[in-house]
Amino acid sequence: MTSQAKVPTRTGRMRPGRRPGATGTREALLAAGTELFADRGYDGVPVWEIAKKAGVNKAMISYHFGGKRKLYLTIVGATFSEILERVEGLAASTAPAPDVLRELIAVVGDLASRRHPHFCTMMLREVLTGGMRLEPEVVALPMRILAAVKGIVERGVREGAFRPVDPLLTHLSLVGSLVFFFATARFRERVLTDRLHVKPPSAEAYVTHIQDLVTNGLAASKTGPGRRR
Amino acid sequence: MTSQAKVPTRTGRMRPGRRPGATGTREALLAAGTELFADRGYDGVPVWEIAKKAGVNKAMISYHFGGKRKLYLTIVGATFSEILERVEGLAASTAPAPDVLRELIAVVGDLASRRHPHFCTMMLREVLTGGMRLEPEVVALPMRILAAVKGIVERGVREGAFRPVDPLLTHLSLVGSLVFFFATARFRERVLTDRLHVKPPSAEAYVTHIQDLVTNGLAASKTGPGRRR
DNA sequence: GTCTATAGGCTGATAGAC
DNA sequence: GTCTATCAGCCTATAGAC
Repeated sequence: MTSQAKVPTRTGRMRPGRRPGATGTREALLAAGTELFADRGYDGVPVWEIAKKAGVNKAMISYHFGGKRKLYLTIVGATFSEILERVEGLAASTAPAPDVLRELIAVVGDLASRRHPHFCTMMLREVLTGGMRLEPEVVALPMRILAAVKGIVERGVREGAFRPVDPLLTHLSLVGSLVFFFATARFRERVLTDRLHVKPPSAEAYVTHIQDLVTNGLAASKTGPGRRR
Repeated sequence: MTSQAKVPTRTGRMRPGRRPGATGTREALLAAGTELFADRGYDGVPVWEIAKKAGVNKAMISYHFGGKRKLYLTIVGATFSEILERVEGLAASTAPAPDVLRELIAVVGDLASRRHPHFCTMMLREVLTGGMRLEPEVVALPMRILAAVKGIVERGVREGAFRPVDPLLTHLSLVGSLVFFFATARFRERVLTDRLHVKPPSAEAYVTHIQDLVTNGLAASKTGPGRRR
């Protein structure tokens, strides 16, 4: 969803090099929508506000995207594809599984805290509010993350680096703790600072914590088959 | 918020034992609201639907609770206080910290999967959509969970059972992975079953997985009898 | 306490001029 | 492509009859 390829102008004529400003409107709406949706969620943002922030008219949303919901899905898809690209690249690595997993945690943490600081919030909110009725486009995306992580964990178990854990459960606990952290970061920032006067933990500190927790928690080398309960 | 203490009737007169059905209306609204809000979120449920499900009239919501939002907060508070009670009881235990933590995971898992299957969804959604502007009542509750878990972890570190982890980070990763799992359970159920034809993991399996992950991941004794203090 | 009816404020979408 | 004006559809809260 790189948004381009479309330079026709006026009444049927093509003006090869020039662009009449239409592309600008499209991108302005995408940018404005990204920021606002991330901040307040789909239901929390009226279309007129997106248009205002983009400096264009309400009606342009229907014209260019076919409605509010379509604009939203375009934004989510675009953001997700970038994350997916890096995660799937990592899954193809042949380095030791524990190292790959640590790197994956670092990459997700970096993307979620710097480049796309609202992404986890958006996806989680979507899953929660969507419940039973979500567009296939939205559903397909997390599935590919699952496949990537599952692959890494399965390899780690097969090679003996990890104890025989369930890949799906491992994926859920790993991704869950990361997504939860970044999705609730702004809430924590307000609450911890204003009420408890405690400095909220940094993304880097949390990433390191999860890396260590997973490394120790999944490691195969244990003094005995100690499994309790 | 156990909802009672309020038996006045008619026009100022008190009828000691009997209850005129008003309490029934209140509780019917609470029950209907709990189910519907959990399912579709605050914004997703119109008041007429709550009233319909409760078998009473729309206007009763404003009459008994002072509006939709107040009804919602009453529900959230009531559910939370039960969970809080058990968690804080556990935090007061003097048993070995790792055992207490395992028990806490089991208790939260049980409450979140059986007795209050929608609770995690509700709280998480609230934190996400509330962002910067949440009522103090809602904010105070998770804070007490934090304090309880923090206490257990700190004791574990002090007694040498855990390696010197940060209690706040540990709390976030633990609660995060649990809340994420239960909040997204219904989504998973639909997606995994309908699209991938895989049976979604049970709450019990996940609880065990997290218990093991935490036990191994926080354990102090790694490659030697390393004990502190 | 409970109901009906209605007021009043939002929203997203679109017809049609330019 | 872009704008203005308007529409129909929702929602919540409340006044007032019973």
